[in-house]
Amino acid sequence: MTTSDGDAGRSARQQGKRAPAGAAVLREDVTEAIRTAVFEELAAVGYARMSIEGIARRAGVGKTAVYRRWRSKLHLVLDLVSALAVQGLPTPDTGSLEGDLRLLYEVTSRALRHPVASQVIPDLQAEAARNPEIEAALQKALREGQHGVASGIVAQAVARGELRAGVAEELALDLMSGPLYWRAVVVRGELPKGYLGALATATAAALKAL
Amino acid sequence: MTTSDGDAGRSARQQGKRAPAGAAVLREDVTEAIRTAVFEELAAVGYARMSIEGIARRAGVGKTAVYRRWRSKLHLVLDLVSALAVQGLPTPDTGSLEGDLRLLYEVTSRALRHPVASQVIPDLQAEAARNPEIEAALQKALREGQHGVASGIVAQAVARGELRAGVAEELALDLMSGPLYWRAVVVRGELPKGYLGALATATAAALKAL
Amino acid sequence: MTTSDGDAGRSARQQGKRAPAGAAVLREDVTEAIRTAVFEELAAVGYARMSIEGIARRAGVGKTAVYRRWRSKLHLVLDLVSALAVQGLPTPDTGSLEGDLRLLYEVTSRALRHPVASQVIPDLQAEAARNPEIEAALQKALREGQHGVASGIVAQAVARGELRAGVAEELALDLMSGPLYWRAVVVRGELPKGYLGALATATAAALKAL
Amino acid sequence: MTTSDGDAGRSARQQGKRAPAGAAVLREDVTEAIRTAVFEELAAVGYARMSIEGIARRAGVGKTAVYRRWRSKLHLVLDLVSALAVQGLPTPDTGSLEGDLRLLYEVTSRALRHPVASQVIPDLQAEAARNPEIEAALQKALREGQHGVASGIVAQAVARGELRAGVAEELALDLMSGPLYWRAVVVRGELPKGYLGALATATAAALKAL
DNA sequence: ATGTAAGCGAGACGGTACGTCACGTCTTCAC
DNA sequence: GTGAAGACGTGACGTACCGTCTCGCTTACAT
Repeated sequence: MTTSDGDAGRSARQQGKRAPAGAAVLREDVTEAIRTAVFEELAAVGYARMSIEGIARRAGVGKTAVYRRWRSKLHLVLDLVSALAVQGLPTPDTGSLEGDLRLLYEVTSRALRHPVASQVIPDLQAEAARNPEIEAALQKALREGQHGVASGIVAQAVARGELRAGVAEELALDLMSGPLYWRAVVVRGELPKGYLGALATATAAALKAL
Repeated sequence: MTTSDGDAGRSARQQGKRAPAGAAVLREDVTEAIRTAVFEELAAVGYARMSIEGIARRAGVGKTAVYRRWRSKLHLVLDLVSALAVQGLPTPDTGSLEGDLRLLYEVTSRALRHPVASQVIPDLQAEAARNPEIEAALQKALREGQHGVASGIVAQAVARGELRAGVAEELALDLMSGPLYWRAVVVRGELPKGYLGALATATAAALKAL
Repeated sequence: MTTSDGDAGRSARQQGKRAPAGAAVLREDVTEAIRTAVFEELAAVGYARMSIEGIARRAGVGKTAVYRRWRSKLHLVLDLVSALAVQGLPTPDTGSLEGDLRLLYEVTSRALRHPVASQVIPDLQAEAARNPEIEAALQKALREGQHGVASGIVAQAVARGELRAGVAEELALDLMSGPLYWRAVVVRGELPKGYLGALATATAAALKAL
Repeated sequence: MTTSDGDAGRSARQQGKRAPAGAAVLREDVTEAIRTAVFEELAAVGYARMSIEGIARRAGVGKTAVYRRWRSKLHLVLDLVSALAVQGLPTPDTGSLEGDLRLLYEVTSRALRHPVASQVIPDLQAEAARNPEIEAALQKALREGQHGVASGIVAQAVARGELRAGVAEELALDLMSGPLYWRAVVVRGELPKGYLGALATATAAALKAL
């Protein structure tokens, strides 16, 4: 995870070198204070009501310090969120398509349960529709996260012979990701017992029908 | 479609409720001008950047005229959108589960293609997470719209013997609605040729596996 | 005391001016309720913060009922205040200039002590500087009230031989009215014991020096 | 002349109060632009109809810039006016009571002739009756201006033996200030030729009668 | 007695201004 | 020469009243 601007020069300071006159650099402790404040604000008031002023206030930092690092509230959150999204996410490999799906759903449902996620994601999506830069970043995070894993699961199933070689990948990915997302973000209901297992079974069946 | 607040007063009077002599009434032409302006603003700047001032200006109306009808930007948009959502939506009945799904997807994908829909829906969802009133309205619209139709399709399929009687309905609905929503709102890609047909086939298979 | 506008209509009717069938008439009880409410509002919030809406609300009356009688807050207050001003005010006649002045000051200081008076008068004056109609009404009230009495006192003193026949009247009136007004409205201090008597003596001396 | 609020912060820092690193400071050019705009607005529409929005618009400045300096329209005008009031005002010393009064009246009548003065003063007075802060500021301006000078004139006359030593000062000041104020602000008439001279003569006579 | 116009309370209408908040930029000062 | 503090112009917020304008009563004449 990195700040989108200003990276250069950080390592210089980490050498403990009293920052030689003139070579000023974005201070990492400030950056960190802002990041912390952002998560606190997100939790407290949600994305829409969160303000740069509030973040700076909470972080004990000038507004300038925020703007120097991120161009807007959107970029700030986007940066933080996509950093989270990329974390971990190894492709599961349990030996069967249904097992892999089951594992994927377990991980995904835990992530989507996080209150910040289900609040922030819709906002970012709405903004993406009007701002191509956001759109690109979001798609990138999507590709590298959910999408990549799902893709890996399909490839493994093809290798195992569980799925046809020419399977329509786009559709497959939608079948794998859509239902759980719909439930978590749109319907927002509790997951009934046995839900994830049955979902894995049904999705496997759907994929095999392609 | 009705304004969400003004109704109370009006229906009360029609019940012979004594009506406090000379109660002024919201002018329908003004209401209509606002509605039109809202859609124009939504298209022009999107939900987040849309302002009550802007709407009033565009509608050639005082801000008060808007506030008299809706308590906030959110209620305004919610009212308009849910009115749209409830429109029409007869349950398809083609004689087969797959055929019904195919028809459902055709209609739904057309609705989700509408630029206003894919912009506004995520915003409303994000807000719903913080505002139970919005949450309720959104769930109601969902239940009466998408949910109701999907439910009908399942019932018909059960009647026909295509699905087990005890099928887990919640999961079934997620399987039916999730993938297309994911593609339209999250992935936002074009639908490849044959996508809807293949989706219907795969979903039917998934449902039969429940 | 009369409403300043309503009169026109009423007198026209009394001349048998064809009076279209069923001409309704301003209800006196409503007028009275408004007048009462105005004084209550004046006392409660003062002229500047007083609003027509507030008056109507307090009087349990529609705004229309107020506007039908007076064209503005200013006219309303002006009408009420000038009605008060004209009340009574017989020219004192004690047999000496100083005695007359003493009596005048007693009456005047009591009137100016009324909290409504000292609040409203400056507002009306300020407005008068920009609105000739108000200016005229105010001058009329002044002439018929304070001015008239003072003038009478001077005339009596001239008749008695206490003052010269050719005494500069304008200046005389200013000498008679100014000091007490200055104290009551500008300095707003308590009147020390013996103040009014000493004032009468000094003013008499001043007038005799003209 | 100074802004009434901003000072606190500034002087605190000058006392070595630690000054929280990089405190921003109200820009003097903005302050000046506002002051100019206020006088223009006062002249154009008067105190009552003058709005903060209008001032900001005319000054080419944000509303916040105004509110940052003064808490309300009242404080704003009060600050400006009391600054004016304190200007100059040396006690005249012509060698005789009548001569001093004559000079005082010449200066005062010129000041009261200023259209802003005769419009604003009554408004401030009306407001003072409801707002002790305004009352205090106004009394202070009065004491330091008109009152102080008049007091000086009395003292000189006593020193010269023209007036008794124990003269009732409050009454004396009212006799000196009241008539001219009454004429300028209440009667608002032109000053007839010879008015100021006759007024000085008469007032001197009144004072000597105390 | 009836018809009818005006008065009535209510309150919607297009506005203006309120005082506050946050925006994103710019300036000042301290380290 | 970075970084905090915060002033700047901008623009929207939601509220209060403005003065005008329908609404359906209700009232009290003129016929």
